[in-house]
Amino acid sequence: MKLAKNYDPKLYETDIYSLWEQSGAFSPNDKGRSFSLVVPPPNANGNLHMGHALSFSVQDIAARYHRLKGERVLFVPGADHAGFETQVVYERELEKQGKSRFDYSREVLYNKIFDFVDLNRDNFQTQIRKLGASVDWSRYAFSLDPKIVKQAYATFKQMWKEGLVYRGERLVNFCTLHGTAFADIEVDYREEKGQLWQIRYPLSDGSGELVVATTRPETMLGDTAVAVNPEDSRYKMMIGKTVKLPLTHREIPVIADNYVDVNFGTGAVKITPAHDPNDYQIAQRHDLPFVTVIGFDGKLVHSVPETFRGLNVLEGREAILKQLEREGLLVGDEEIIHNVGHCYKCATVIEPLLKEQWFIDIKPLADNALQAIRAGKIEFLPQAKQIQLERYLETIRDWNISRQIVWGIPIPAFQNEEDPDDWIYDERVDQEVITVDNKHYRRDADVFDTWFSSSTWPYTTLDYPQGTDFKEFYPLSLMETGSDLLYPWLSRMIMLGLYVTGEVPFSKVYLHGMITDSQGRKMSKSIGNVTDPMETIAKFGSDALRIGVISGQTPGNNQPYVEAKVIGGRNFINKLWNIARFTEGVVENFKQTDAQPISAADHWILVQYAKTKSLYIEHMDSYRFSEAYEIIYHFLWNDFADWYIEASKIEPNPALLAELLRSALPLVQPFAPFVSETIWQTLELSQNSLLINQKLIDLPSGNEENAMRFERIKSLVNEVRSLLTATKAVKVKLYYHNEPDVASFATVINQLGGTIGVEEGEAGRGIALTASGFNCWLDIDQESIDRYVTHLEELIAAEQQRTKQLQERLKNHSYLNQAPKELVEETSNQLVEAEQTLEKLLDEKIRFAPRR
RNA sequence: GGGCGCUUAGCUCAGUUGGCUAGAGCGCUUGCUUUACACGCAAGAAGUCGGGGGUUCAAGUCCCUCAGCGCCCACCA
Repeated sequence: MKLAKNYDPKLYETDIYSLWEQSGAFSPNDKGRSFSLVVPPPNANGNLHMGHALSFSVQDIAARYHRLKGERVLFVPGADHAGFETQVVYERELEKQGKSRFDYSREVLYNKIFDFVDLNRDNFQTQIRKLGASVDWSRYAFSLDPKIVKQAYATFKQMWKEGLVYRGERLVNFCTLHGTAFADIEVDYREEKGQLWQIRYPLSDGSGELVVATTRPETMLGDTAVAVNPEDSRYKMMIGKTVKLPLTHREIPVIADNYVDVNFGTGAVKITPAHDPNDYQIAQRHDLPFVTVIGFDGKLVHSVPETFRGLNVLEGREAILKQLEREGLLVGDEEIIHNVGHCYKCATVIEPLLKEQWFIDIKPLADNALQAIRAGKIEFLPQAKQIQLERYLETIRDWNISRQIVWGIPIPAFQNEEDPDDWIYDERVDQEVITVDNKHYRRDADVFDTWFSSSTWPYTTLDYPQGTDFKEFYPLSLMETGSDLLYPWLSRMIMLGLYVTGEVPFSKVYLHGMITDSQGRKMSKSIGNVTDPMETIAKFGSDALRIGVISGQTPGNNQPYVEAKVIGGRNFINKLWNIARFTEGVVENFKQTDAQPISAADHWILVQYAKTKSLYIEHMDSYRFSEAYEIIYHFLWNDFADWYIEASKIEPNPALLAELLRSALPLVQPFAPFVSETIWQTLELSQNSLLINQKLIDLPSGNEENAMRFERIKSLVNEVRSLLTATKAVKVKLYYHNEPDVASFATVINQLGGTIGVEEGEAGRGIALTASGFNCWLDIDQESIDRYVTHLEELIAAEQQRTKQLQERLKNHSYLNQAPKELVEETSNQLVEAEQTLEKLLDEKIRFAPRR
């Protein structure tokens, strides 16, 4: 035997992967339709998690399936520098050494992070290999590779030239700890308890006062107005007057704006345009000045009254409240639940701060994307995500692409040292100052938002615009990624792809849900509920992990990681291995490929194979991978192993057995690539080809009539087994009368049914078979017959109910008139069968009743 | 406040266009050293498909409604 007693994944997986890789099987072949997908590049800074295992599994199944169909498959791997994410990870490393990012110059820090990421490269790629991902390593892309950066620049330049990118002073979401701004989408809002303070703002003319309500008293130093609702009778007469802003010498106007909710707080809102997004908008409507009071370090700035200078936000708040109280201006406070934005990494409260940044004018891009999506140019799995994306694109706001970190792609923009409004595009980002037309320009210190460069991924990885890959494989056939990336990444790939290439970047999107722990909680290091896919592989093998995450999986839905599913996969792999071992023991020559069906079982299994194959293709083509897996699983385990192999022990047809194994392996291969290739190689099922290159195999078709004969024998065997178990009878003979098929399959029936003989006889003692439609009976002893009578009652009850149901359906005139003819016909056939069975059962009961 | 999901056996989930006597894996019960496999074989038990209403000859599947759970967006200072 070439196949070992047990399949131990560890012994084969690495070698099999090398075999694939070195053979060039991962690169597109030269014929066929093209099928392309690009891996959503994982962060280069860490390890793969369960979500990656799922994502790679889905992608790899698709890739392998399309190779199976004879298509030329392009499957591009890559990694993302993940700017902010990685810098945060690295800063933690520095912290361990007692250092911080401030200890290094920008260049030195960049290089240190680069080395840090580079060190992880092998680790990261090894993990992808362990997952069995059949990616083309020769096309591996890293988001800081020159070709990617070049295209990111080209995209930025084009937008600049066409006025889609602008520099503006806006409120940005700023983390004062990390010292960088974020996009709106990156802010983590949480519901929190807070306090709403009421503060008196006296009218300048001494005619009274306004009481404003605020959760952020410290920002009052930057107030430039107080707003009330124009319809609010309490304040109507104050509109247009001014108030004395406490703690300062400024006077600010009372303005009217519909934004103010009469019923919230006091109905009067202090307006701080430089520190609140809503106030910012009001300020624009009313042309109010902007007064900054909080700096990028999170401290009150120099221009505030001396007592408050340099205090951080919370200290400032305390100090201001105390001062107000002293002056009798603090009316009171109440508790309030409100949403507060936090840095998604360090939980620091995000400060809205005014900052000059690069923005993308998103409206035109979003409109294009919407048009394409509504025109159905991209198919979404699950479909509901399309609507979600449309909603998002309808309300999307301009995109801030500047980040104040070092780990990223420097923004290729320079500012005139003499004229702050004079910005030029230039790619000489390795220089701090450049001279153009005798003017000195200083490089923008910021880098791109990582999502900006990664949103060019579908076309940059394919070497847009001149590359052959781009010409032959763009748009991508499939983009598979997590549902959580729908807004931050997918939407932007679509917008940028359309903008730059004029085409949608991919024609199909498959969005997987999150893998949670067994209780449905997000896997997280702090909870300690993380399962490392590499550990699962070590324990159960890569194929088992793949089956475990893929079975029962549907797009869009979260799914818990359940080890039992992995175990189920492992068991199936073991089954497959043993099918192969049995076959190996029977087949002398795997090179012979002209198998023909002889027995009824042969015909039956060929019919089953044909059904399996067509259903499999149907599910695979629709990305219902879990269902396709179930199809092949049951074919191999139930049809092939449980029935065909057992039957073939009696009527062997080694040539066909070999062919069946050879034809089934390509179908399993997407789900269990390692074990199926191991079998293929070990048994040398094909002289000089790898299973990974094998196309779908057609087998001779089975004869329906013969297949049907076996199907009936199968149900006879089932009935015999069932009766033997119910009656607990042992050493039983089966008799038949005038049943040629039973006569010719006597050995099969005897062996599979567990009787001790199948013989011709006259009906007499024993119990008649009722369900399978043969004139047969089991010769059992009196004690067993008594047990059978009880069993009979149950069978009769069930059959009566069934008969009644069918009769009622056929009595219904509307059903007869309106349901499809075939269906009605089927129902009447079912009724005839049910009635026959019932009749036999009742006869049996009459025969045995006197004994009760 | 708005949007999108989910609720089907003990557990985790499938169920495509309405045709289902509602499936799978794991678990459970009973019996098996049947030599490819105990990571197995055989036979079983287990669900009023969240509640209510409707459309239809027919509803797990479509519509309405209620309840519970989850996610996302927007945010009242």
